[in-house]
Order: sequence, then C-alpha cells, then structure tokens
Amino acid sequence: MARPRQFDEERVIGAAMGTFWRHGYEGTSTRDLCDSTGLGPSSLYNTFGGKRQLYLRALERYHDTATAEQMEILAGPGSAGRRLRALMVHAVDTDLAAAEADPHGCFAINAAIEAAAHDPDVKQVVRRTFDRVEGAIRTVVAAGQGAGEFRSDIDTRTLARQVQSAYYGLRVLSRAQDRRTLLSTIRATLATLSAPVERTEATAAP
Amino acid sequence: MARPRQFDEERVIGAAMGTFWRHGYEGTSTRDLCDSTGLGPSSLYNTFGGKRQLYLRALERYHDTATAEQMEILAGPGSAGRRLRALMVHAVDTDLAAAEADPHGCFAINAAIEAAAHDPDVKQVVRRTFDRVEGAIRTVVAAGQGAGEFRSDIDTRTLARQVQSAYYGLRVLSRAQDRRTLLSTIRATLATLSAPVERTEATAAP
DNA sequence: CCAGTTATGAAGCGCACGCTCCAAAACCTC
DNA sequence: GAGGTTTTGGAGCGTGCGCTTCATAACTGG
Repeated sequence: MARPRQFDEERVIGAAMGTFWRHGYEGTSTRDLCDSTGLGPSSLYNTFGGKRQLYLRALERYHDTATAEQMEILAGPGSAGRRLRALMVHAVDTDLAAAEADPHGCFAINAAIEAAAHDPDVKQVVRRTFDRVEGAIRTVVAAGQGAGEFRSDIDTRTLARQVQSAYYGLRVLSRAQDRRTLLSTIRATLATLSAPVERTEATAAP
Repeated sequence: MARPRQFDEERVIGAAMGTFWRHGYEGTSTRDLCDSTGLGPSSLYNTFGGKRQLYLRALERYHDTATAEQMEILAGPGSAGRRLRALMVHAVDTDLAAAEADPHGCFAINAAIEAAAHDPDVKQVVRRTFDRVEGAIRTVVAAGQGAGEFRSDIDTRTLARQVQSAYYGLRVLSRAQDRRTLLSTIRATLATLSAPVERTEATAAP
C-alpha cells in the first residue's frame, strides 16, 4: 500500500500518558509531547488528531492498564482488610516517593479535577474508571463481609462506596500531608469497616 | 505622598480567586486576570508581582474566607450527624449545580492536585487549609461521640481524619458521578460513624 | 501651585503555544 | 523498476502567553 509507520502507537500513547500525568493537560505542550514520544508534530497530528484527542487516548489507556495495578493489589493474597490497606499504603507511598519527574497521584483523579468539568468526554472516561475501581473494591468488601471481618449491617455496595471515597480522599490529602498522618487516616478507614465493639454509653474502664 | 490606588486590593484578590478557581492555575491567563479584576497588567504586576504570587494570595484568601462557609455549616444547629451530612450534601450540590462559568469544587483540592506537587508554597497553604478543616470536623465528631451518636471505640482525631478523607473523596467523585450515587456515598460514610447494631456472626432473619 | 512620587493605560516585548504545510523519503503493488 | 500512497522531518503559520516599558495622570507634602 504505502509507507508504514515507524513507531508503535501503543508505546506513543504510553509516553504521552506519562507526560500528561506528570504535568496535567494545560501544563503539557505539544512540544513536550513530541519530546516524550519521539514523534514529530506532523506524525502526532496525522495519527491522533491533536492534543485533546491524545489526552483522551491516554486517559483510556490509564483506564485499561494503570487501573490494573490497583486491581492486582485488591485481588492479591491476605484478608480483605489487608488488601484494602495494601491498596491505600501503596497509594500513599507512590504519591509521597514520587520524584520531581515522576507522575503524581492517580491520573483519573487528576483528570477529574482538572478537565472533567469542562470536557464531557473526559468526564465519561473518568466515570468509567471510578466505577471500575468501585467494583473492584466491592468485591473485596463482599469478601470481608462474608468472612465476618467487616460489618454486615451496611450493604456491600454502600460500604464499598464509602471505602472508595475514603481512598480517593486519601490520595488528595497525600498531596500535602505527611506520611504519619496519612497512615493514621488509613487506620481510621479500616477501623470503621470492622464490626466494632458493642455499643456502650461510655467505655469507662472498670 | 503620591497617587493612591484606585482599587480595593481585597476585592481584586477575590476576583482573581474566582478566576483561578474556575480555570485552574495553568488554565488562567494574565489576560483573564486583567478582565476579571478590571486592572491593567501594569497595576497587577506592580501590586502583586506576578501570576504565581497572585495565585498564592488567592489561595490564602480561600483559606481565610471560603473555608469559613464550611465552618459555618459544621458549627450550625442540629446533631453532629446532621451537620456532617449538611456539609457533604452542600458540597455535592454546589459541585453539581455549578454552571459553566461557576467555580468547581474546592479550591484547596484543586490546588492540591494541580499545583502542590510542583510548588512548595502552594503545598504549604493547602496543608494549612486541610488541617483547619480537619480541626473543624474533629470538633463535630467529638460532639457526636459525647452525645453517644458516634462510636467511641475509635479516638476522635482518627475518626475525624476518616471523615475528612471521605469528604474529600466525595468531592473528587462529584466531578464525574451522579447525585444519586453521591448521596448514597454520604449515607455510607455517616453509617460507618454511628455506633452500629451489636455484632452478630450472620444477620440471618428469624 | 509646584515639586516629588506613585498608579495607570496602552503598546508591545520576546517567546512558546497548538497546529499546518510540503517536499522528500519509505514503503507496497504491479 | 515504475507508479501510487502514506509517513516523516522541518520550517513556520497566526495567536496568545507572561511580563515590561513608558509617557501620562493623579495625588501629597511643602
């Protein structure tokens, strides 16, 4: 037919994702994208159409792959509580240990804050990602409830949403808080999940 | 001495805050700032020094004033649960009802996601705001515990951090979720705070 | 009312933005 | 190979960026 492409499209999207992830949509220039992907502007625009479309592709890529890491942790070994804790500790550590040039936080959250309000397409992808994470969390919560590890007086879906909001809030807080405080927050979330000691008017020592 | 200013500095900061709040740091141009404040670029730069400094002033202004709205709700009438619920419902409604030109979400969260990683000064102000909100929540949580409304087997500070993370996560989710789901998430958070029914191995119906 | 000082508006600085154009190159089919 | 088709690199389009400059306006103390 004609001259074939000299690059791997998926690899390019991956590189673009990293750049958008690090600097946000507005903070990333087409120059940055050309540098990180190795493509010239003509190839970039011929293949993807423009900055916005490439951003959307990167976001979908995150939905497909980077979310997988979280799924993996949630599907890992150990009790439900240990798995949720692993998810949160992992988030805190990667957020805090991120060097200057590393990606910061969760790309979907970044996109939700920066772009979802102004771009319905972004909003839709972000929502799909949120729903997927909620589903993965729900599986773990259900397991915890089944094992008597978590309280069962709140239905699984509701409890899972509570965990997700606490998890996402944690990732917001991790942008400005210290590790000690964040770990305390994780402990707090897990504590509210476990069936607590029976209610007493005041837990006075004997 | 000399010619006095023709504008109210505080009013200008307020206008700039609105613009940064709506469009983010990178998404706001100096032109936008001149338009919203009514100042010429020379006045803006003579008074504040530049875009970044003005952003910091706006962020500090948010810390001083816009946080007050949340404080007010938390210090309002009703039980602790009602007040926390009011805070969250208020957040959801303002986030969802925001028109195209309205500010979206919480400015401190926006700043945390967009700018805190790259700017230590931003990070510091954001953290102060986070700490302040945590403190206000802690007061309400303590009241709820004192009234026997909330569980007391988790210490106040820890429980407050849990509420804060759930609250901030809710504000992230509100960028992409529908109201129904968000209200369910609020219910979930409040449910985990209340002293639950005594633990049973399995809540089987008789 | 004048000298001194600061704020203002307008013009525009150099630069980077998102993106386009096009001749040359690289490939496939025949 | 020749002809046709697509990709590629590079120059550069118009525009808007953050910010500066400067003559002029507006005020104060003496």
